Amino acid sequence: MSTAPEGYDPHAFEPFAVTVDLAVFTVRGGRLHVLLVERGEDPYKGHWALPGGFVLPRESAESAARRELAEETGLTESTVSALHLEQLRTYSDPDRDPRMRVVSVAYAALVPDLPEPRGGGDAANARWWDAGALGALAFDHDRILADAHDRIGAKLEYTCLATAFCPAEFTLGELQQVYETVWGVELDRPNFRRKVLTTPGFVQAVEGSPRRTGGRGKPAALYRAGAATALHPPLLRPEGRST
Amino acid sequence: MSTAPEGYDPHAFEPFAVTVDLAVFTVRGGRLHVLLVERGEDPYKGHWALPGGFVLPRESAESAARRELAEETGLTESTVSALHLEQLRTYSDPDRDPRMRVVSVAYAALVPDLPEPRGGGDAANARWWDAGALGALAFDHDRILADAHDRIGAKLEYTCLATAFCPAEFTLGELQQVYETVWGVELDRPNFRRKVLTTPGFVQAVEGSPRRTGGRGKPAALYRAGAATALHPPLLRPEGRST
DNA sequence: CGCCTTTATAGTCAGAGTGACTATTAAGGA
DNA sequence: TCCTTAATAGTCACTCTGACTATAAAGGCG
Repeated sequence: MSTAPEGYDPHAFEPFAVTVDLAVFTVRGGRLHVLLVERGEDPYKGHWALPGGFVLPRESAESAARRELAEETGLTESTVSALHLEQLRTYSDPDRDPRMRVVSVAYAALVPDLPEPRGGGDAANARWWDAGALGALAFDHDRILADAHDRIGAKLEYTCLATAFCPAEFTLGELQQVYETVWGVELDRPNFRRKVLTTPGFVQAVEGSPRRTGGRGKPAALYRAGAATALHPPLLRPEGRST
Repeated sequence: MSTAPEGYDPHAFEPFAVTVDLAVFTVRGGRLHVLLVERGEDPYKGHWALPGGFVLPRESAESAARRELAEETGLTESTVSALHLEQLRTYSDPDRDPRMRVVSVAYAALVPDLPEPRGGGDAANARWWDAGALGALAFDHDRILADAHDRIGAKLEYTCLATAFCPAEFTLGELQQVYETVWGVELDRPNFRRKVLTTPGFVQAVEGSPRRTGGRGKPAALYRAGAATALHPPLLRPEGRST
């Protein structure tokens, strides 16, 4: 933090625009999905892109991210303000946007399976895409999305974040599927149970021990997210490295 | 990424300034030290602050961080370009700088024990401070510094980053002191050795098995940083949580 | 020159945690 | 009613770790 160029006159130097980009993930049908919007204007008209937008003069980047998320998903403000939003990193290559100098703060959001977005805001169209079968995205959004996937995969190892993908009440099988989907591996079911249940505060049984019936096999017990946020020791994914 | 306000005219809206702030850490004398500069102008004139500065119109934030680091430390460009620089996160509170809207991308750098900085650039003064005994810093730099300390402490657990604090050749005792200093705990020496030596690629013995003599006890074998970057399984700090 | 202190290095042992299993229970569907 | 599916219970060996003890090799100091 040193002296501003040109003695503080905010209009005397080439301005930067600051945006947020959101990698919104959900798990549906055993596949990782990501929310994308179709661009209605050049550049990259017709391409799909991460939702996002400009940070307004009087808001923080995180506020901007929550505002954009509410606009794109149609979720209520109160729902969005409770969601887990994680700042990923900031992308600042001078040529990442052909129009002007744009620095973008990327966030990752984890949401339970949601209805189709109504495509509000200025996006021409918005929908969930299978994160494993995507074409090229606009701008550097491929890179941002890959970084986001890496980050949440790593965070599942040492935090209780996986419950953010689940509805308020969930079975251990559903929680396990979150791990398997994000990591792209299969886990041993009894071992996964043992780990989750012996980690204090990871999950808590729903009072009255209700069970989810209607599925195919034996009804599963229901759990809620616990109070813990960190996993000690971590739940390491098999075979060393990331996807 | 949506339409720019006011139809792309870069001067038609309130501009953002984009800066970088650097938390440069080193270990000297068993204490964690951080590089600070004294501000020569208001606001916060006379206060100490993290080194940093404006991102220039044609450079990325990381380039700006390396440029500022070279200016503040007097290190050569080639040394700085080889250093480990890690993007921490971006601070975007609208009121974090009273002069104007400034969004700052924070980086953490880990360097071996260096000579006193020459205080180049526009900083009035620059020196190393014991990170455990600091007064209030300028702007939100207390917060950035605390976040940086947390991050590197966590990264020591699951990466081989600790070697970045060491000179090219180091003893296992010196490496252990890095962990103890950053985490603020004491580690069992034989257990630490075992962990480091059985992790493939963490360190490699210097050829010829030289030993560092001149110290007080038995001369220690010298090692270099190995090729590995990740630690599997991690080297978890004792007693769960962070400093 | 012999001790004492200091630091490096070697090794031991018990317990926690995990991976790879097998077995049993309880639902739905043909 | 049997078959399939999924949940749950439990076992066993192996790895890794924390807490130790023991030995080796330097410097300092009487």
